[in-house]
Amino acid sequence: MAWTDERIDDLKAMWEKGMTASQIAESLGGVSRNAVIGKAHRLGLKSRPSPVKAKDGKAKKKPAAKAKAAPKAKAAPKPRVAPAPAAPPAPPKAADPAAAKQPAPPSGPQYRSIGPGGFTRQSPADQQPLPPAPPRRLVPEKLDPEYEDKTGLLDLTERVCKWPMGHPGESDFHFCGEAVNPGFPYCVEHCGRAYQAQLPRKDRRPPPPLPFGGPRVR
DNA sequence: CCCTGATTCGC
DNA sequence: GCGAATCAGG
Repeated sequence: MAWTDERIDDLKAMWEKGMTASQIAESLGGVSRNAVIGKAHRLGLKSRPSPVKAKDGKAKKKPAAKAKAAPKAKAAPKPRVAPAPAAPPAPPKAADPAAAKQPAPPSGPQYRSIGPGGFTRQSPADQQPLPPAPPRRLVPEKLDPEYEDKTGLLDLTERVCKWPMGHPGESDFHFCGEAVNPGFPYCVEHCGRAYQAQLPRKDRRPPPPLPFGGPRVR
C-alpha cells in the first residue's frame, strides 16, 4: 500500500490526535503498526510518550551490525503476519436445543484428522445438519443488557475467537470470545467445527436438501 | 503474555 | 523511502 497524500494526511491527523500507531494502522488499513511508526518518524512527527527511555550519554551502543547479516542463518524466519486460513469459516450453527445433546456413541466409521493447529477435526459422523435459518431481522433489536459484556463486533481482535453465537440482528448475538488457536480465527473448539474432516468421496452422503429447494436470494 | 514507540538496516 | 525485525519499557 502506497503512502498517498491522503493517507499521509490521515496519518498526521491521527498521530497528532494521540491515537496509537496500532489504531492508526488499523484505521488506514494495509499497513502495519511498524509502517505507521516508521512513516511518522520520517515525517518528523515523532515524540510521544514512549515506554522506552531515551537513554542518553553512556553505553548506548547499539549492538551495531550485530547479527544483521548473520541472522539469515535462521532457516525459517517466521513471518510476523500469519497467513489467512485457506479455508473460509464454516457457517455457524444456530443455537438449537436439539443439537445440544451429542449423538449416540458413534457406531459407524470414524473419520478424524488433526488440523494444522493441532485441533481435532470433527468427524462427519458427528456433524450436525445445519438447521434452517430462522427469520432474520434486518435491524438489530435493542441490545439486551444481559449480553453487553459478551464479545461483540467491536471486541473482536486477532486473538479472540470470532465464532458467531446466535444470529446477527438479534439481541443475544455475540462472538465466542475465547482465546484463539494461534494462527486461526477461532478457538480450538471452533476450529474443530470450522475445519472438518472429509469422508472418502465414494462414501459421501449427499448433502441434505436445501430448504425450499435453493439458497436464499436477498 | 499483552501493549506501546524507537531504532536499525536490508531492500 | 519503506517497513520487518528488533529492542525495551509498562
